[in-house]
Amino acid sequence: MKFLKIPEATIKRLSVYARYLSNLDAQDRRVISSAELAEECGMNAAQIRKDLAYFGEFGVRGVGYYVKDLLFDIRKILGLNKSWRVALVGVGRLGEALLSYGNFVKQGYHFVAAFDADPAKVGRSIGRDLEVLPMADLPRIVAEREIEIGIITAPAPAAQEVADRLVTAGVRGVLNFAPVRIAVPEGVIVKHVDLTQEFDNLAYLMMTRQQ
Amino acid sequence: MKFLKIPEATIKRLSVYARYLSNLDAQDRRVISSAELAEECGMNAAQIRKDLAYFGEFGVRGVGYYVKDLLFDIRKILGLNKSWRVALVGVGRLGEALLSYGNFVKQGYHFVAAFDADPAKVGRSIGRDLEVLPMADLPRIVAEREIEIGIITAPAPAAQEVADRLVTAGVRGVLNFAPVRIAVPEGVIVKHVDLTQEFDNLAYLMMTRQQ
DNA sequence: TGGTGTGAACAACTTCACAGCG
DNA sequence: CGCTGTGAAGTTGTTCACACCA
Repeated sequence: MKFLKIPEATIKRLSVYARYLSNLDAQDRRVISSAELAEECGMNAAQIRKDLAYFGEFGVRGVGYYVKDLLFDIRKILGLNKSWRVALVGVGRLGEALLSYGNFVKQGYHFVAAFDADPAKVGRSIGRDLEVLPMADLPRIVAEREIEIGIITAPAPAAQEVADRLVTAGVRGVLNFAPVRIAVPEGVIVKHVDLTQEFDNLAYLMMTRQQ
Repeated sequence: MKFLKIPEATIKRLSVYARYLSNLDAQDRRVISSAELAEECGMNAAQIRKDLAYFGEFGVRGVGYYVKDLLFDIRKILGLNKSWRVALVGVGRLGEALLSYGNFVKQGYHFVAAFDADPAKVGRSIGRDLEVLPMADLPRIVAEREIEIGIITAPAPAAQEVADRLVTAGVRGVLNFAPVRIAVPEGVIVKHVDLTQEFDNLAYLMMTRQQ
């Protein structure tokens, strides 16, 4: 394989392959062909092979891919072979839902702190070992607990300020659930998650492709 | 404008434009140019003009777009000028978070029923006017309340069965938050929302573009 | 033999550049 | 004059088709 820029779409798909491989592994499946994996996750076999080829040669000609090995390799590519330390800001319902979503931990994302600006929420405990902390503690805690990723589930008007505080405290990646674009300095990565966009998409398809 | 297939990416962006226009409208902004809107939502001006051109001529040459009118037109294109009737299945934390997320209602998505298989949850009330109903009531309620969209926030192993029941009951669109691919008959639209995918993407970018 | 890895063809989407109009 | 609408150019991503190898 050569050293190429990887399409973002490829990365998204690797994430999908990883989930299906993980299911297959749980069912003790040893080997799978690109055709079968494609079937499984509703994609094109050539696409899977090409996606993987960006990173190396993982398959065996005439055989397919060893499930365990491929899963390991993909997880390594995606950076899931390490544990990521995450803080969440804004313990509303969405915040709580994310904090207690088991799949994140399985993938190596560990929530090690939760903050809220509302004094009424501060001190509440979440799950086994999290307690809602005041915003004032954010800089110290982010440093102490070596937090790398910040999740913003605060209300939209507060999102930019929260982002600023997270970045100042040393966070290098931000996942923003608030419905506003936030600006961050060079070198920090922001991803925007927009739940209403998914609805809008569905509604549009239902309007047009139907009835 | 001609009658062309609309790129899915265009639809996603319209959704974004709608949000920013709505903010601009709230600030009493009357007119905006494609260049300025592009700046606002971090996109290319030509892209915005082209996206809009798929559906008609909404701008005024030498002037720009009237915010209110454009917002109205985009909402109409996306099917947001009607009210969508939605049922949610699986009242876990994520389910509750979605049920109480105010932005959905603003966009015209109305949760008119919530179901759960767990008898302990049945009967609990959610917000002002929702009560968790047993799965057995699903067919009747979906019909009675003319529900068009189903949200699946049930655990992964139950997702396919929930989808089947929703579709049988008459739902034409499904938004699936469970981390499994679900199959539905021709004519029903499914969208898959995958939260760990967003994390994986962020992690990958942090791994590669940094440090 | 059967399934990978990959160049080459194709398709989709984005950006440019500018004519045309208010 | 300024900004839209849009063909044409450019870029990116997907699929095909087959050489090649376990």
